[in-house]
Amino acid sequence: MKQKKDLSQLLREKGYKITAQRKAVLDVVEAHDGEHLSSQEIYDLVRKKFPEVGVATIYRTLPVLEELGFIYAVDFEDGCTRYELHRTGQTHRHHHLLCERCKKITEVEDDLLEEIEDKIYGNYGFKIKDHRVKFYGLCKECDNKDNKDNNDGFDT
Amino acid sequence: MKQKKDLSQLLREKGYKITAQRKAVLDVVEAHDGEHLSSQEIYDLVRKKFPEVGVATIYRTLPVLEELGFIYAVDFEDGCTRYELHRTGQTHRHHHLLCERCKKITEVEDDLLEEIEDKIYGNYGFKIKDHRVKFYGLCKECDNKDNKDNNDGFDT
DNA sequence: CTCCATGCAAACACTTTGCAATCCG
DNA sequence: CGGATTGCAAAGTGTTTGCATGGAG
Repeated sequence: MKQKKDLSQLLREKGYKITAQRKAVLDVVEAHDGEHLSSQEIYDLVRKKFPEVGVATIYRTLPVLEELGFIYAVDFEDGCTRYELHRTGQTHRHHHLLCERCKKITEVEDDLLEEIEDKIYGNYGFKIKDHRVKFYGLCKECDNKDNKDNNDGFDT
Repeated sequence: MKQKKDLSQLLREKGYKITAQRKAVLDVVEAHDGEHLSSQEIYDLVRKKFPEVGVATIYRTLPVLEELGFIYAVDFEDGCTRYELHRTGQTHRHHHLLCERCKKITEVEDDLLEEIEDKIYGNYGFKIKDHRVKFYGLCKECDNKDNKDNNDGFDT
């Protein structure tokens, strides 16, 4: 609701026109905070309210919303670009934990990277502006399940 | 040279057959240690020595080599899968620094993540097995250039 | 009234698949 | 030999582009 006011304003500032389609796309992503919708999923959701919309509009709108800072493109290497809401106050991308067993994706709000980024600046002179961090492994539930299974089968 | 002996052995262990094509693909990636070749680039390079090879073979071989631990698939979101050599002794993926200006990609050998991974295990119970970490920003050269430019234009 | 934005369909780029021929074991 | 592997071409998938129409400013 507050973000939508911003949308018109930011579009205007960048010389973009304010259209119902652009609002609709942002609405959808905002309504699914915490999820990582693919472009196709966003397309399907937008079409529920806006049946005449075309795919091309979705594919043209998402990069605009990203440029304006409303959303982040994320990539879980499943063959399509996904998007998540850039929450207000969020200064950079958060990390993701991907469970290899149940495929659940968890967000890590803590940054925890400052020390590393300092070291990298020291060692490489590389000035870091943002990062993309994914951790692969087992979530608590799947890990517990694994351990139980192992104990059941342990010998003498 | 030493890895190529391993290839035959590992293929055999997994029940795969030893073929000239599989050796050729690994040869190419090994000959380009430090680079991040796309499947198409690998295809072109393999064809230099092996003109009759088909693309499909490349696309079928690369996942096999990854499964056997010879290479890693990496993703720089440029629309194609790239591969880098999994060096002997390397226990997990190293990080990449991507310069937004000159597009150079630098490898960070230091891990630097143990502390974070411990914290994540503590806070989320998530048992991390591997990670994919990319840092975006400016490399030393581009950063220096930027600063120089700024100073030239600074007012009184 | 002027362009930017949209919808549609065709075009794209990368990757996968089906199938007969081929080669490893 | 028998089945895995290959090469070829066709098919897929997600995304982009060209173009005429429509709508914002």
